Amino acid sequence: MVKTKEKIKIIIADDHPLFRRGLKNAFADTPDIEVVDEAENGDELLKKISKNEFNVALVDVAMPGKHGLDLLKQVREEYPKLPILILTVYPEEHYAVRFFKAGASGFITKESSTEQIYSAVRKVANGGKFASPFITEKLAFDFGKTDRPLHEGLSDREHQVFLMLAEGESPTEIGKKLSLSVKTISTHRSRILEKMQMKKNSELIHYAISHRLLQ
Amino acid sequence: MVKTKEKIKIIIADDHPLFRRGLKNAFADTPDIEVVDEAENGDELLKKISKNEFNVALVDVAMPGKHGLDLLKQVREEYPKLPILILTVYPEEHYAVRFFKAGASGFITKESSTEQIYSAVRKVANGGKFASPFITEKLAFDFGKTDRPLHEGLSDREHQVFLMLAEGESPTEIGKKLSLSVKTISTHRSRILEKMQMKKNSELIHYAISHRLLQ
DNA sequence: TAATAATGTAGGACAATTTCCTATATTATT
DNA sequence: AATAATATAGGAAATTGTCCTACATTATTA
Repeated sequence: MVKTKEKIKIIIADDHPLFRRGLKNAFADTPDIEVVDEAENGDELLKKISKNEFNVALVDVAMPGKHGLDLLKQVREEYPKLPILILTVYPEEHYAVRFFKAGASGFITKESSTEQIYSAVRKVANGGKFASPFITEKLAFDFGKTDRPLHEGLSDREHQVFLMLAEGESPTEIGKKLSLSVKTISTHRSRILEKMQMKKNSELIHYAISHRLLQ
Repeated sequence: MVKTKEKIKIIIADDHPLFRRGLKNAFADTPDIEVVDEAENGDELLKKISKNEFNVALVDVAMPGKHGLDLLKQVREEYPKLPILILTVYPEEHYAVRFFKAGASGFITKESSTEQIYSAVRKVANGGKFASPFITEKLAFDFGKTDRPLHEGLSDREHQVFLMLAEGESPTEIGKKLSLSVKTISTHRSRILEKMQMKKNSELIHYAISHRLLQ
């Protein structure tokens, strides 16, 4: 008996034409995966997705217009069964967790090899999840905590200190402004970093900027 | 008399394999341009470039850090005649001028259409310069300008350090990334603060955010 | 072109900052 | 009532960063 394999049909959403081209070209080598459509922004993706003829959506999150997570959530809501594989240029581990919690099926950086991308697509097409070992571990660790943004898990004081740190204020300055000992600020800082799974202030700044928490 | 056209031979340097692939594929359509080699980082580019068989280098500059301007300058120094076309994902306004001054032949964003990229390559291969109309105007305008934004008064190195400080990197981290002594970074920092008439890193961060210099 | 200014780089000595570990009181939560 | 989380610091120690100085190399300007 001959087994006929169904091709995995995917749609690519990325605002860089050349990157789309690269992806498309890369999938030209795979007999089991076919790029059947592309979108260059979130709205286009939503429109095209309604045709409902894809098995996987490969979505870059750094597209202009609709911001990553929002787009993901919307797709999720309207087409709960379509597996979404997130593509990103950022190696930011903590974002990955949030994308998974928002319903992504996989998360992969643009630096990945074509082989890795193929296998990610195959995995999510079959209803599986795909993530780097690092992320997987993080997810397991994280399970059952919150599904709210990381910074919402901070206490009020921590949140306040977090914002000040993200604005580049030094612990000393913060202590002065809040009339607290530097030691106290330092303690808050370490708890903030722990809760947010970060190690350095620069990560806090990054997080705050990308979440529009400043200004 | 039959005129035989020489192909324009280019090398592509970009750390995203898929993007390279897209570019390569895009140039497969052009009869007059040929991608003869690729590099996935600055060092590799420098090594390959020594073979001296390219007419144009198409180089991605993943903004701050050791690549970018440093790489450009080094290539410039070692191979003054090789035209370099800079590729970037970042909004050009803030950086293009700087890259031109450092000797780039052209500057183009990754969002550009393949047609635009073709014509940019052709132009720089012929010894010309390529920039968006916007940048061209800015360059002309910039000549002898008086009230430029504060950060444009910084030297290249200072600008680089400024961005890193604004991202919350500590002098130590920066020193490590740039292979410079902390003392050097500290000196740059004090000159930056002086030029920008500021006193604290938090002001740098503020400035950078409000001028969209980050992300 | 000679003179001057700006830039890129650091060393040494010292000052300041920050962390780490520990601890206690006060809330919350279960 | 018991437990966990939060808010607060002290002391000791490590780390960082600054300041002043200096020097070689470029740019710029007179």
